[in-house]
Amino acid sequence: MGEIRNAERTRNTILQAAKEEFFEKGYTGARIESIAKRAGINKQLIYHYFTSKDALINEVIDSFISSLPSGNFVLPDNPAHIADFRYKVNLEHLTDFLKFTAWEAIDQVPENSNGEERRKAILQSYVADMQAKQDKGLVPQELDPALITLMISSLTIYPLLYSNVTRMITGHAAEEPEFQAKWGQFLRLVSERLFDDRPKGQEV
Amino acid sequence: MGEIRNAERTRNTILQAAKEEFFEKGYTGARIESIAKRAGINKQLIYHYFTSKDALINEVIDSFISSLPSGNFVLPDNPAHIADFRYKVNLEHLTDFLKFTAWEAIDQVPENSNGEERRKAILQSYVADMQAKQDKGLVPQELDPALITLMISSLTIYPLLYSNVTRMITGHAAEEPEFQAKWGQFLRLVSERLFDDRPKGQEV
DNA sequence: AATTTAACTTTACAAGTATAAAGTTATTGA
DNA sequence: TCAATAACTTTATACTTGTAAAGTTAAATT
Repeated sequence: MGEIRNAERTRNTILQAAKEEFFEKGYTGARIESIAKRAGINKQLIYHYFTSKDALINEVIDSFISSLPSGNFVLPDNPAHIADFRYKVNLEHLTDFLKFTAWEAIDQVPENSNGEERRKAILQSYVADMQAKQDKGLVPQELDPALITLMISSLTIYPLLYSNVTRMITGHAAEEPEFQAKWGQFLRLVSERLFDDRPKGQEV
Repeated sequence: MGEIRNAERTRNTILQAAKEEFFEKGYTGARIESIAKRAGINKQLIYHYFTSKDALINEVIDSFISSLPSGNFVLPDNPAHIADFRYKVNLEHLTDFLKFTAWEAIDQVPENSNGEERRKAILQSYVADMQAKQDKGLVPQELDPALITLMISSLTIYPLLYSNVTRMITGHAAEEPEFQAKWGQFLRLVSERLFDDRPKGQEV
């Protein structure tokens, strides 16, 4: 890096590199050496600023969580637009983080209760939002707001994360804009059908 | 293990132990030593039967794929029952394998074109099935059969795999029978709403 | 300018890790 | 029964990995 020493800058460089490495390879797969290379610094410097791999990932998660713009989590008024909205947020702001949550689900990632709490709060706010919309009559009574929220999470995360499955089914990888447009539209369609609660007409 | 030498038995024991290890820890995370311990045999014996870690996982996948009972993949006639059906198959027969696919999505798993082909064939048969149902008028025209299939995959896999997310949203882990019953019911409800194509009545 | 402190590097190591090579014991076929 | 082969074990190795300890250079303070 630069010749001039600067503790703060170096620390941040390491943190950034570590974020990339951890989000890409998970905790176990991440390599201190590799983080050092990304950051363009010496491996041992990481131990100077952060005491261990464990402590490092915790700082990474903390810093990532608090860097999230809270605006991402204000949902549209129309419940039929929520899925599409969340899908786009995932695409534009959370792809890396979602990949990390994939690691978390299967790898032994040291738990960060801070991050866990924050994520839970966000998800719970989605449930509360859906509940409110249901109370306003915008969402059918028979559908549990929590389950709707879980459904939306599934639909806006799975295809994105399991791009190979998406390709096997649709012929397009999740990264292709063509797929993304179609999926966004599909989410809107499905949501409209799901939340539309007008009484049915007669059978034909 | 037993005192009597038996190549076939030993080979199978290793294969079984390897399957458990790989499905649990992914390719990178799996340890030859650990597989040997599970199998109750010597580490080097694995190299006697399989030449490398890479070759071993390939045999594991091949053998798993060809062990799948094809009956699991015959879908119910009523399209509104497919999601629930697939969810139950996932729960009862595929949890371990799905966990492995989670590894595959993020870890560097050596590709097994055999398995990939087989999985693609199954998923494509789901798409074709949905298409056929659409042609019969059982599924709305405006919904792309491939995207419906991807939706069903998402809904029947994600909550199961991301049990912590499921808990954060619903208060119940995906393993709890209470959640499983609710989710199955929810899938049926949602499917019915989605596929019901009777014309709408008047707004109230 | 001299001394202390903080930033950064080099060297070192102990614990894994996949795998090779050689050794040993049981089974089998002539 | 005895030689050949296959099943299995021991020993060894080259490489990674997280981390400790000590060394060096720049910045801050007095």
